[in-house]
Amino acid sequence: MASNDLLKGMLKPIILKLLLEKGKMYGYEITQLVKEISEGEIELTFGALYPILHKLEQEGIVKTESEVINNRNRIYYSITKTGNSHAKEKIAELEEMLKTLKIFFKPNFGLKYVFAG
Amino acid sequence: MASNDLLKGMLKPIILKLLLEKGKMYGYEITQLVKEISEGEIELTFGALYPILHKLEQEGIVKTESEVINNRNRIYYSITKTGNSHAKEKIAELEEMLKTLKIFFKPNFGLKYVFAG
DNA sequence: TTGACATATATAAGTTTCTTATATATATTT
DNA sequence: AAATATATATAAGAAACTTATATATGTCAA
Repeated sequence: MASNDLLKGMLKPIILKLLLEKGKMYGYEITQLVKEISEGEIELTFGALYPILHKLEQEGIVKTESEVINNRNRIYYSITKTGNSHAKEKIAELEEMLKTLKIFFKPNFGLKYVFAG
Repeated sequence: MASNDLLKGMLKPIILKLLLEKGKMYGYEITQLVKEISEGEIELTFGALYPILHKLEQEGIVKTESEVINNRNRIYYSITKTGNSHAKEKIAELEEMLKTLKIFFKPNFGLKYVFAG
């Protein structure tokens, strides 16, 4: 697995994207899905995940529902009505940034005019 | 301009990419080229740039040549012979990560099998 | 001639964000 | 009985930035 150095700041929008698509998810489920989608490339650790979820909840962007499944507690997270636009904005920003980053790996950096020297 | 939160860890490989392509560059030039390539989206500040360059030099990945142009000092940075493979590796890692990140924004996250519920 | 802006490098304090370690607890498999 | 999977959580520490500050020259406009 690659080191997660390249993901700083991207975990939050990724989590928001997953929640928006799936409707509701619990923490453990999020870590597993991230691993599956990324084919093992990205390991979202609990130490990174839970602080992000808690902060999103504090900010009113996500809300929680508790449920007991198989005698274990599960906390489902979902995007709130008021958090919806914020989430979409963060996701759009990440998508935009990915596009921008891609330019750096195009021949001649996608520049129209390149000096000979 | 987007906040640079989404760039943490990516600045180093981006700088290495520019140095590899251009052969040699000086600090100010790097900040300007990054701004140009990204169409103003990414502002590489000096506070971020110079510590990265100095560290790369310490590690022997880049070397410097000083030159006085228009009565101002310029410090050119270039990839060393021994730093070449390291630089290429870091760049490849970033390219790989960009591919992985892209999957999160595909319909159904690029997964082959998706549950109905 | 003075103020603003561009060119050029550099460091330090502070913040954010993640990693790593640790804690707790149940269920399932070997 | 031990290992692994499921499930949430916090705290200490490190890494990588941001923001502020310092220094100095060149150019252009008012």
